[in-house]
Amino acid sequence: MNVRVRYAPSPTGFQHVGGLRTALFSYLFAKARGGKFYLRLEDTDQSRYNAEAEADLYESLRWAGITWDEGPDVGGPYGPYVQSKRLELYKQYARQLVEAGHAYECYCTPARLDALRQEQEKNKQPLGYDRHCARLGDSERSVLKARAAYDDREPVVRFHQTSEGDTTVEDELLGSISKANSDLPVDPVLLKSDGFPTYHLAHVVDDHLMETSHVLRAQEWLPSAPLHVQLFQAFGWQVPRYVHLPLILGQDGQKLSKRHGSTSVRQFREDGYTAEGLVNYLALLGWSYDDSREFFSLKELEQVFSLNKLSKSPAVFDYKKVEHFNGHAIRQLTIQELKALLKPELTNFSDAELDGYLPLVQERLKFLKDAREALGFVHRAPSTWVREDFVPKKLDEAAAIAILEAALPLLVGVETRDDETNEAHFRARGEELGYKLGDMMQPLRVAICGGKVSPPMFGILRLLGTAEVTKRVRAALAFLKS
RNA sequence: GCCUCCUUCGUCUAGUGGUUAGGACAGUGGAUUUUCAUUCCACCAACACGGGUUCGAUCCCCGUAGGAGGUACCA
Repeated sequence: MNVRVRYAPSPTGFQHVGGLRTALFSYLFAKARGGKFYLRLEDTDQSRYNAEAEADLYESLRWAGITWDEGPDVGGPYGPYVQSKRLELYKQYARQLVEAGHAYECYCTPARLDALRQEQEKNKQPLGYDRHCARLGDSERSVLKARAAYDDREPVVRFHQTSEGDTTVEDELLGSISKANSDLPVDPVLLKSDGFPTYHLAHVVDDHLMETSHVLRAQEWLPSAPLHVQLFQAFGWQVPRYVHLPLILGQDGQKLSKRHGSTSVRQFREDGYTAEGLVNYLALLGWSYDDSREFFSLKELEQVFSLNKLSKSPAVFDYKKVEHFNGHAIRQLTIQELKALLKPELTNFSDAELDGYLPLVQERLKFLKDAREALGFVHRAPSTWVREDFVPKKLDEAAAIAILEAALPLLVGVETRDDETNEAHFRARGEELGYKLGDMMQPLRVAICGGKVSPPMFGILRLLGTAEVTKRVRAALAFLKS
């Protein structure tokens, strides 16, 4: 089978992590099966269209490492890949359906539809179209058509849907799902009065014309899947294989939304997540490999991804766990890769400085953006201190002063020795004075970095150099003695 | 309301007609360590409930409950 899979978002807002997961699974499935992955823009709702969203879509997917063989920006043999540029096509196919008796024009005004709905609500009847325009005789129809034309209103095209029988959707994940046709929405609109198709028509026409083999989409589409099957059948087309993916929820069990935290890919990126970390986490939300392996690169996922390891149940998005995967991903980076990612963040660092300092902080970073703060001391000597910070446990301020004074001679030429040698010197001097290495280092750390937490001190001493560290220790001594 | 889907530790999940029900995150306690972090070790913690089928059910069937999604000229 020729595998062709697509990701078809609506450009209504910034790319959502849920969408990214759908795109990721679609992409991985295509890759694992040696097929094609393509992008299609479903911009059929003019009122919700957002121009920024399109650029954000490409940016977010590229950032994640997902590439597409065909799409709005790169073209391809089945284009155009933007639905607003395919309007004639949808009209033509809608007409075809009307001529075959599978669809009809509806002239009902929004006002009539509103009144109908209110009436149904009042009487606690099931909501839905009353098929008014399906029952029109020829003369009635031409009158209504003429009136609509006079009002400058375009009719909509509705699917002529049967209420008898059942429709079965074969889902690769969920199995056979049957639904009574009487439970389907009554004669849904296929072509809107603005000339745009609804999702239903656009999905069926495009996935047929673009020869989509598998449709991976969120489970919120499951209820309308039988309708889509009916549409394919009305056209006499082959139904693609469906895979309805489980939803991603927030901590409270509701569909993941902004109030749960970051939801846009862009936000995760700005918050200092790596693409590798986010992708690794997302891959494991609703999919698993086996009972133990959990770390995967995109390339590895492309090899091992398969539909039969998908989960059927919805998954709660765990921000703590993404953090964990992100930390791991950062630690997996080479220094050169980390440098490339952090350069925009650490603009005041030279290449040589980055090469020196990054190994010191790499395993301490939970987020990329943490680097700026973690290395703040490099170009900024502490200007204020907290006295108590200098004092190691069980010692007093006098001891802290004594330690700093004892450290001064040891700092001379620090950069000419390796870290082990410097450590041995401090350890030995500490023993003479009756202090543990930890006691020796704390006042120094505070003097040089400004606080009780810092990257490893011997690396810092070596990189900062004798002159700078001596200056900082002297300043700290002056502060303590003042 | 109606329709559809789902149900293993708090969370993500593995798994089997007979297992001490496995891993990961989080949490707790330790070890290592110049702080922090990393790393390592240990602990805590689950088969929603009720009926069947069966020698035996977490696993198969049926109900119940709970959760979610859908019910638009939005996707």
